[in-house]
Amino acid sequence: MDTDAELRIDAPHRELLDQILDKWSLSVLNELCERPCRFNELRRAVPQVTQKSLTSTLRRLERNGVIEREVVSTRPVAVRYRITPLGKTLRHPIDVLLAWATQNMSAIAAAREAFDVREEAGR
Amino acid sequence: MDTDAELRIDAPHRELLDQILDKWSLSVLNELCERPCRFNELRRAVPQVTQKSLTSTLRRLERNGVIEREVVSTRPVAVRYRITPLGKTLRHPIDVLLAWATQNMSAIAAAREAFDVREEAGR
DNA sequence: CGGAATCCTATTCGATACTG
DNA sequence: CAGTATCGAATAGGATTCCG
Repeated sequence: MDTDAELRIDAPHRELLDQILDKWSLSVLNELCERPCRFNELRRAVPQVTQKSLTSTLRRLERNGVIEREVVSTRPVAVRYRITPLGKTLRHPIDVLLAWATQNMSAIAAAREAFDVREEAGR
Repeated sequence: MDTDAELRIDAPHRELLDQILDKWSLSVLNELCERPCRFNELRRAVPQVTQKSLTSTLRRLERNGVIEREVVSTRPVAVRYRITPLGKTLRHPIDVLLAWATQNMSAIAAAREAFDVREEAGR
C-alpha cells in the first residue's frame, strides 16, 4: 500500500509553481485572461507593480509559455502581450484560488487577529 | 455567468495569497493534509527546507489560521502541527494547482527551451 | 525535540536616469 | 511607448551555535 506517496511536491513542481504563482504573476495573468494588453495598460491595471518588476514578470511568464509578446513596429513601438493557449489553461486554477481567497478572507482576518492577541498576551 | 465580472486582484487578495502560496507553504500544507506532523517529521518530508524557513512558514500558516500548533509537555517537548478546518478548504485549490503543474510540466519545459534558443539567437 | 539568536551572504526591490 | 542600466536599501536565505 502506498502510505503517503500520493501527491508529494518535488523540486520541479515547486520551481514551476514558483515561477507562475509569484507576487505579480497572478494579477498579470488574470488581466491578460480578460484581454490582450500593452505594457502601460498592465501598469495601470496593476498599479502597485513597478516597471522593473513588471518587466521581469512578463519575461518569466513569456519564457514559461503562458503569455506571448508581440512587437508592433509603429512609431513609437507598441508591444502587445496576450495569453497563450497554454496560459488559458491557468484560468481555472486561478479562479479556484481567487474564489478561495474571496470566500475565506474574513475568516483569515479573524484568525490573524486572534493570533496577534495571543502573541501579545505572551502565549 | 460572470460576463466581464472583473475578478480584479486587489492588495488584500494578493497579500493573502502571498502568505499561503509562498515557497514552502504548499509542500507543508500538502503534507499536513495527509496527517498531523511533528516539526522534524516535516523537515524530513520537505528535505530542502531549512529549520529557519520551516519555522517561519509554520508561524505564518498558523497566524493565518490554516494550521494549528499543539505543544505536548513531555520531556523533551513534542510539538504537533495539524491542519485546521479552514486549512482543509485549501485541499481543493492545492490539488487543482498540482494537477495543472503535473499536466503541463512538459509543455512548459518545451516553452522554456524554445524561449532560451530564441534568446541566444538574439531574438 | 523544537526551536531562538546570531551572523552573513545573496537575491530582490524601489528609485532614478537614460534610450530607440 | 517600452523598455535597459545602475545603485543602494531592504529582505530573504543559509550556516552555525545554543537553550529549555
